Amino acid sequence: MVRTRFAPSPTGYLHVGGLRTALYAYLFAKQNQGQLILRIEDTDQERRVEGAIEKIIEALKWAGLEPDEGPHKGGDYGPYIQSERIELYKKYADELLERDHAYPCFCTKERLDELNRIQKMQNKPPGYDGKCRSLSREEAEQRIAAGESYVIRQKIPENREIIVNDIIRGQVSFETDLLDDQILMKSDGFPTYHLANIVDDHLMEISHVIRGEEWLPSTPKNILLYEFLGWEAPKFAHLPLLLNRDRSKLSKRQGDVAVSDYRDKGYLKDALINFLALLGWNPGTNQEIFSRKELIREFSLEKVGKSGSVFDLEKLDWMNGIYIREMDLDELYQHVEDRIASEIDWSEEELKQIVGLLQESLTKLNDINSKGIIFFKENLQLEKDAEKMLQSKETVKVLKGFIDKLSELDALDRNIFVNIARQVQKETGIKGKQLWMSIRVGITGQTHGPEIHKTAEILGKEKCLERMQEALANA
RNA sequence: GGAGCAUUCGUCUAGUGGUUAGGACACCGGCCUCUCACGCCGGCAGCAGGGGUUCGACUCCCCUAUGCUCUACCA
Repeated sequence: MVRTRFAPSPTGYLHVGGLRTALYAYLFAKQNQGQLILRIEDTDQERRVEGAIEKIIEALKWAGLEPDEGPHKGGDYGPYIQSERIELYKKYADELLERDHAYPCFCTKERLDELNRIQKMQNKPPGYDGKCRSLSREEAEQRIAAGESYVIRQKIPENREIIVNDIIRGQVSFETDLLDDQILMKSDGFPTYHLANIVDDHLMEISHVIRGEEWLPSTPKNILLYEFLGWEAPKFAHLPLLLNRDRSKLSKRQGDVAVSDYRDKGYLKDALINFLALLGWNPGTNQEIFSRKELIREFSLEKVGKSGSVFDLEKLDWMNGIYIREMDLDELYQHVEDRIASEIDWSEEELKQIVGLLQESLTKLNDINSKGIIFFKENLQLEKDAEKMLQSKETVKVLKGFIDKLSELDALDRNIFVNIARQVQKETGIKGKQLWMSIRVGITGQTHGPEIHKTAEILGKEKCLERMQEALANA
């Protein structure tokens, strides 16, 4: 049974890099009829942020990556929040202590800082010097009984080579002599990531650990822990990182990183997912657009690349536009409805027509307002080029003719509109661009926009007349 | 400082000894067209450098360079 997990720490919002990790874990699990588990790694009480868990769950839900088990929906392997599993970690820390694969360490923060400072100064590799490693059990117990503050450290064996068999990277080997005696239990009684992660992955029967590349260097310590506890280690897959434009690790400083930022800006979840899926993975074909189903079917960890990928907004924009254009009108309208800020009261029917007209030009859902300004603003600002056009007497002639004809009619639709234009053409002899542009500018104040006969139809007779008259007044 | 990982067009990538190095975004040009957008067609642009191995290297090996990650009582 394939069981993957997404294990964020609740320090704020869900990061797009985290979403990609969750996506890969999800795709891999679903493809193998397995489960995705959400586990909250909140063993650092100081970094805990109120409401972060809810935000993460909500973001995953929005993206359609619903975990099969997690703090919000339970499961047979709970609890799914590490701070609720403290006794478990304690139990296994004691076991490690018992087997002499861990030891209590009484070194103070001050001593450690000083040690580190000296090591840095001498240009030596920083790390714990093993002072408490050889303490006798008796002495340790005495000091503990005396109430001295201590941590529990992993006793890394000397002179061993640990081989990490990574699905994406192949065999990676590490010398244990270069590994630090990692802290397993902190003095506050909470475990560190190193212990909690191993205990939980084992107890939750995780088969594949899919996580970011930053964890690769700590994997040998993980493997040792599995060995010392007598457990079988899961399979590992370390994903390449997501990068800023300058190729540094994707960060807040250089743009949006929260999933909710992208949602708020009007990116569609399917587009974001599609884009993220392709950032680091590629099935080897030329296909760019993938449905969720196809993603589940085609995804494979073996085809995930090894090098970091720049998060390229331009391509996301393009892809989002594709998804917007592929949507049917009712669905698009639902997505866009709440984002419309109109000064003019349109009926739902009319708004739908407007959205339909604008659909092909949208990149993000939010673009609806800038693209639809001619429908939503009461007083239109004249564009520079438009102003220039209004100076010409041909434009004035066209508008006057058009107004005359239009005011005699009861209503306007696109066919009538075209007919009027043709009549004006006959009477004035003005045609082509000169004719149509004059009308466009008269109605919208802009030299570009959606097809003018459709625009005019939605705007209706009165608005068109009003605007043309106003334009003439400004001419 | 050390360890690990990485390195194909500006960006995302295909490519596993013999290819005119393929696709996509962006960019440029054309078509469509009242304009914009969409769409279609075309173009520009890349194997980090140096040594090997080989009849032949983007592909295999070594070195260098560069970038990134880790090196916390953070995950």
